[in-house]
Amino acid sequence: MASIKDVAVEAGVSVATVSRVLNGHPSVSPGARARVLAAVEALGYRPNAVARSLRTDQTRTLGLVISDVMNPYFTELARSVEEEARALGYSVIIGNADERPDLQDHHVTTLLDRRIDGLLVSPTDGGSPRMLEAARAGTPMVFVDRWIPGVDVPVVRSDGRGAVRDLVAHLYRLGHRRLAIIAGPAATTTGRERVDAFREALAEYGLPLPDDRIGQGDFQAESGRRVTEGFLDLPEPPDVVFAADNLMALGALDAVRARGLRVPEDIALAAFDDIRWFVHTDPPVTAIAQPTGDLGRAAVRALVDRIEGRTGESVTLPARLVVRRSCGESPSGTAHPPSPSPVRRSTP
Amino acid sequence: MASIKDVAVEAGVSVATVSRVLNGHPSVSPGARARVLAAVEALGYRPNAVARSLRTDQTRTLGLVISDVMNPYFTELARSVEEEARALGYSVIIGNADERPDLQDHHVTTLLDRRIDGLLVSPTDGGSPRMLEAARAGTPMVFVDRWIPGVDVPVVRSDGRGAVRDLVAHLYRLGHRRLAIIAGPAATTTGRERVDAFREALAEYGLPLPDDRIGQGDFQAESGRRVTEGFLDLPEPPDVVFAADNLMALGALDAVRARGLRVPEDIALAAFDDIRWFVHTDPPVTAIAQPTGDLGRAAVRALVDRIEGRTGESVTLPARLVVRRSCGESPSGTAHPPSPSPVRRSTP
DNA sequence: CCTCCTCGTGGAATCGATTACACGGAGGAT
DNA sequence: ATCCTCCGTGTAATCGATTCCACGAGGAGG
Repeated sequence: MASIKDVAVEAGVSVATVSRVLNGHPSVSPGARARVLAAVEALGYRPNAVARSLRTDQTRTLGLVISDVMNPYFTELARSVEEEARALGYSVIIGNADERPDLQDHHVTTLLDRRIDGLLVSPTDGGSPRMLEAARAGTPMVFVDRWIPGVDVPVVRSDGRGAVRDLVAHLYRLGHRRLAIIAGPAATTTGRERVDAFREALAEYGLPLPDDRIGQGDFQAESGRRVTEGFLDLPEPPDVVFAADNLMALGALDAVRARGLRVPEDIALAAFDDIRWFVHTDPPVTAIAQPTGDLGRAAVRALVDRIEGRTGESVTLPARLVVRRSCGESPSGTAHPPSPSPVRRSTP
Repeated sequence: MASIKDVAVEAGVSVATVSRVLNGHPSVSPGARARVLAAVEALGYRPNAVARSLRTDQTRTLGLVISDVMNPYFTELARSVEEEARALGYSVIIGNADERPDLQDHHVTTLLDRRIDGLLVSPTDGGSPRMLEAARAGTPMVFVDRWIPGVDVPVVRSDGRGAVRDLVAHLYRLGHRRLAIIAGPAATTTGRERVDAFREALAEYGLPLPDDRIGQGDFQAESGRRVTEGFLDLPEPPDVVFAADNLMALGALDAVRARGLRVPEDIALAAFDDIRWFVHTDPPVTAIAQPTGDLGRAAVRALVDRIEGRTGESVTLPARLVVRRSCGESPSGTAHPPSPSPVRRSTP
């Protein structure tokens, strides 16, 4: 592959001049510029990004470590991240942690070894050593969706409190009183937060949330199935199961179906994270939708701000309730979220 | 960040010795080795992959250019590719082309600029200039799923002919006679092949496939909706719609539902590419399943073979029919594919 | 006419690794 | 005792870019 030296020879100038032309420096004569451009064209020359990175100490590359590529929520996030990064002149390297801390560490290490300019992370568990180290060492970093408390890194996430409250109101109005939740891993912030928000909302309606109606999942479909089976085995099974992510909701659907029960007649179902497929499931699933695309874009902007010396602040965007059929038909027949007041947070 | 020079100073040896220890060269005394390792530990040193790549002219990185990340088929492929690559000591950089030739070219260029060791491509259209150029220039390359005829590059794909024949047999047995297909872009091999296979299978049963029952889609949901609406507007709408990928099937489902029609009672539906969500849609969708994981792994092995100087052959794996409810209930009540003979290709 | 800038250009150092080559010392063979 | 090997180690070239510095030419100003 042709190098800058070949171009210099072909154009009859020095490598310095070639480099200046390529980087748009002002002090190059029109004649030299033309000859260099012609040589570049003739040789099909493309600058070696590896060499350039070594010299300039920047790769114009962002690392994105997500918890699970097979989760539509994260692929949508990844897509918007790549889009915004591209618009800003950066590439993105995605690392899939598969909800495994060791894999997350592997990817963080690899990414750091490649000297990416900044890191976007949705941490799988409380804190993998390499990541904390990188954060402390001052690697530009931003957390998306999930974060690690006590680490001084901007967080771009969405706040589901309002939407969860709307959901509980919706369920209450439909007559459901025994509510259960499939929680995410306690080590993740989203795992804890969603349970907390749910519990608080229940408290507002004077509804209890006993321990046997809090199932421990791991954000994967299989755990949703297992937990739901536990719920169904209870002496008094719940009226509703709320899954803290879309994959566990899928598992729950499986478990319910395996018993020959129907949603929502026998048991209702709701999920955190809205995805296209929920429109097409049987029945369509009521879910809490995050503004995923906005989240990804905001995260990239915050990270690039940090990289380029600007501040790069945390961002919190509201989630909203999307009512479908999986919790039962709205008595009024309308499908609007039943927020008592027109709170901006939950309904536009 | 600490460099090899710092480690050398700390350990009281030369950089050459440090490098030798790090690369497991035999001629290093145990004492020196111990001191180097201690220094590495003390400084938290990690080799700079950029510098190493510049010198050795290899990045131990594979590029993967896929047509659409939001398509579960491709995310599963990406996942298995990354897994196998990791096992072989390579990293993967994913480029999402979004079915757009210009984006595909952008990613190929970026990947090549980064001097990836090899390229895995599922081309969006007949041939983007940069890619063809790279193939001609001898960049190790392997096509996955789709390919470009006439380009001398190994292809790892799955053959759906047998499964499509099984599907048509299944439909015939259920009494369907007016079959329609939503095709993929004619510029892609999978787009053409699936139509051809379908037409051939229909011919075996003496069924016609008039032009107005071949709709032109682009592998995206929206096109599936549009084409299906066209079908429903026909004086004699088809009994069955076969979508050449899962996203277009989703669009078809939307269109059918928007008219207040039911699947499979009013019109049956089948899809190429089986994904988890098809189990949960209303109704569950009959689909042709590719061995996606095997495809990804085989592609990586073929590519790494090429990179490391071995041959790296093309691979074709059979797809198989997965019968669900979207084409109607099997008269016999069983859910087995109706292959007349126990062909290995379609039923295990 | 001399001096001083400015402009375009090239030489060479540099980034952080790998590796060919040289060299000194220890040990074995004669 | 001498010579030859081998082993461990260091010096320096190298990969392909960027960029500081110096230099010569030409124009402006005194």
